[in-house]
Amino acid sequence: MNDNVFRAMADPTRRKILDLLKAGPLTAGEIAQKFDSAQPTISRHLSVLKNAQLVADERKGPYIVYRLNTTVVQNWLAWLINNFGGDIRVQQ
Amino acid sequence: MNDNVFRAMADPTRRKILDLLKAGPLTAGEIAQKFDSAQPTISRHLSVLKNAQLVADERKGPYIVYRLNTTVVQNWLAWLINNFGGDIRVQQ
DNA sequence: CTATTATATAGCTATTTAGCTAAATATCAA
DNA sequence: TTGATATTTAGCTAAATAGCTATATAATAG
Repeated sequence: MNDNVFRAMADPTRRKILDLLKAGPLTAGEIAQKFDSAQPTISRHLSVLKNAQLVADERKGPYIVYRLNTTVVQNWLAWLINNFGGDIRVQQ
Repeated sequence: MNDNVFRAMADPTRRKILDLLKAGPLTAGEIAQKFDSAQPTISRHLSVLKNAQLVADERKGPYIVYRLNTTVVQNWLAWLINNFGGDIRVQQ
């Protein structure tokens, strides 16, 4: 549910991963290179993001390409704005 | 920092507390009554929210009244929209 | 099939966190 | 001051989480 999104978002490394993916899809290896953590650590962060459906993955030969699931991100933001946004209104 | 807000928001009980406070300030006891958890458990949730500055507290005699800190909530939302909102734009 | 590369999973440890009960603190009435 | 009420803090346990290394799986080249 939404809860997975909140928990996924609670970690700064995962938010950084999402930030990287804003510029376009990246392979798991490319993502891991941007961090100091070990590759399996980043792999697990990716699986948390995937579980929250904030990212989608697709195998491309030996690589697994991750992309931002903008729909889920935007739905989450819309939910937040509706629930905590007060008088914030979004331009269509 | 922002990180405290994300972590505070990651718990469903705390989001529910914020939701209750949208309707107006409540005492710690009034908040605790709305939940099945023990009162000290809710007290600690309140302290997490306070630490993230999502709520403010003020003693009123024997009571401690909590209110939503709408400024911090809105700033957090604005940050989220700027960082993950894609084309979402907020009306001023 | 074998070796290599890319990635995930298993299994462990240390840290964090949520929950509880019991005890401490603060306010106030008498 | 004493007692009652409101709330927090301390101290504990159980569960979740992030990190690591080692191992397994998947794809592909030779």
